[in-house]
Amino acid sequence: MTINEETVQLLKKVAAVFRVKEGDTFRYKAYINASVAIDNLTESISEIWKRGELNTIPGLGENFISYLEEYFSTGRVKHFESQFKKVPSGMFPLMTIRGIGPMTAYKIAHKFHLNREESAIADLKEILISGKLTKIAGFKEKTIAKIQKALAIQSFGKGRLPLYEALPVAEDLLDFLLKSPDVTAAETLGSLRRRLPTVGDIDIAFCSAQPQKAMAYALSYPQITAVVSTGDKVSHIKLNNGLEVDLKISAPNSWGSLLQHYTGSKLHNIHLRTVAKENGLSLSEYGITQNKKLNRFTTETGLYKFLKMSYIPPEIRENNGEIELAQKHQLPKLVELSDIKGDLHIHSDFNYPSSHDLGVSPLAGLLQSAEARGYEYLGLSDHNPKFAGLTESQKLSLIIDRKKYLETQFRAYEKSVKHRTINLLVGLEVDIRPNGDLALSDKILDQLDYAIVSIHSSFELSEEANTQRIICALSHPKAIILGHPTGRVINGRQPIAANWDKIFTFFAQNHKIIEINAYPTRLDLPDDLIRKAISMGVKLIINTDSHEVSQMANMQYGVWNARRGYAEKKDIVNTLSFKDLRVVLE
DNA sequence: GCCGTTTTCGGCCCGACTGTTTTCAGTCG
Repeated sequence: MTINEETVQLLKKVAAVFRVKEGDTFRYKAYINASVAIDNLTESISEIWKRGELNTIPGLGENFISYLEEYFSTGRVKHFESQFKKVPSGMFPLMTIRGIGPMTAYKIAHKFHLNREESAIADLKEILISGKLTKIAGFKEKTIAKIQKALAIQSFGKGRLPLYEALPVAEDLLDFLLKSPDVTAAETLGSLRRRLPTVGDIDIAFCSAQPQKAMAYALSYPQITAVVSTGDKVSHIKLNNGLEVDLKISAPNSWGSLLQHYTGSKLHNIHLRTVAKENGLSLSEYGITQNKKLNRFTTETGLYKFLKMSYIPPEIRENNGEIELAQKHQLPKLVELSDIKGDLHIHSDFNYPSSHDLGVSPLAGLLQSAEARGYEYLGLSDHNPKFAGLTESQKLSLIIDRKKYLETQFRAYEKSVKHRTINLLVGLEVDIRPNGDLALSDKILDQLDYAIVSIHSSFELSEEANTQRIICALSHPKAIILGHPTGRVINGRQPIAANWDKIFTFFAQNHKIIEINAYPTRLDLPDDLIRKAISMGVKLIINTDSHEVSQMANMQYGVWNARRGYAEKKDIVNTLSFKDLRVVLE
């Protein structure tokens, strides 16, 4: 469990105690809100604490900050521990079961003396079998059946789905919906629409003046294996790939309200409704009520405008200051896919003893794809030759051979097309060794148009060692770009420990560039560090790290991630023309 | 617990759904 997950769990537990023992729903909500805010972070909360920046997280006030301070420095919080003594600890695992909240969990754990977290779920199963659950007042047949059903589903234990797995599923369904003449619009919702790197579930909205017909059409989607529930406004379906989808339907006159409501985030909505309330308005999924009159919105733009705000793009609806910026009409104009003019992290099919995996697509296909995307340039950055087992001169000749190979193919491509618009750069992706040295000598690096330098080993070094390692590597004049900076893999590897303040300061002063790696399992730099880098004046580049031509389409994922980090066109160097880019790379 | 251009007290988002209820409590998103 990561430190963020641990902290979220801890706060949720304390929240539950206040809910059941004090009946304090407001304090309960304050704890829940704080836990949600921490859950939404992509950076480690303890890193933020170390920098003394916990006060920048909305929902964390003086008290929470001192509790967290105590937790990170001593591993415990005395105030929390005294709260936990008031309840049987077996109630906490029960709350992970859908439909069981703090009150229900407490009633069960209290009645049956469930004092051990480890066995609480198993204990509950036994109690269910014994039929003793009816001993609790208010627990009747339906309640018990609901718990039984939820327990059965829970055993599947599904985690968060990566965006790249969820999105194609959603898009296929959207395409299907839009084929119906009764459906005028269809969109993803929730974390999927906000393009988080991982999503909790798949929610889809569609718009129709004929809701019953449209819903019937939706339920004829060939990929459906089961319709879990269906109603006038919402249906819940299960697809043959095992994924479950919520379908929400809206009339055209309230389409904007529905989209806004279900896109969230939760904290964004709460803040937005607080703003509305301060102005004598009430905001719901149906519209905005003013003087008992409901104003409906066909578009989200109209809704935000009614609240005297600029339109807020879904990617930044996270309650991280976007509402205040929208009120002042000072939102950044976020970078778009059409701004991108090239991709500098592409692996070619040049076959040689490489340190890591080779690309598989011939250059002609890569160039063709680049031109089709409207790019002005393509940069090839294969991994360096393997470190050991080759002499210095063998490595040099490999690099020269590669350059010739690529240039020959490029000339052949030039001849095969009428008008060449694409330009070629020959670079390399070079390993950063644990001590901060680059894996190639200066003589070899001089052969290159540019070098992306990346960490591919020894991820577990200390924060100080990694910080020094990166600064040392980027001190080399040919090392311009830091590739996949944190090394994180979505649902896989944790980001390295590093002092990003220090690194970004160095990058800003020395005109070095941080990569936003668009590979969907990486999305690295994470969004909050993108925002920080930009605020410190660091330039970024969005690259796909493609090993195969179709992966060049992943640029969109990098752009979404950049947008989540508030990146504008001016912050991203591969929005520059080829001429201007060359200046930056020198 | 948090929060503030009605600021250091006194508020705190809104609605759907469910189950158990004679008007509401709990859970979810």
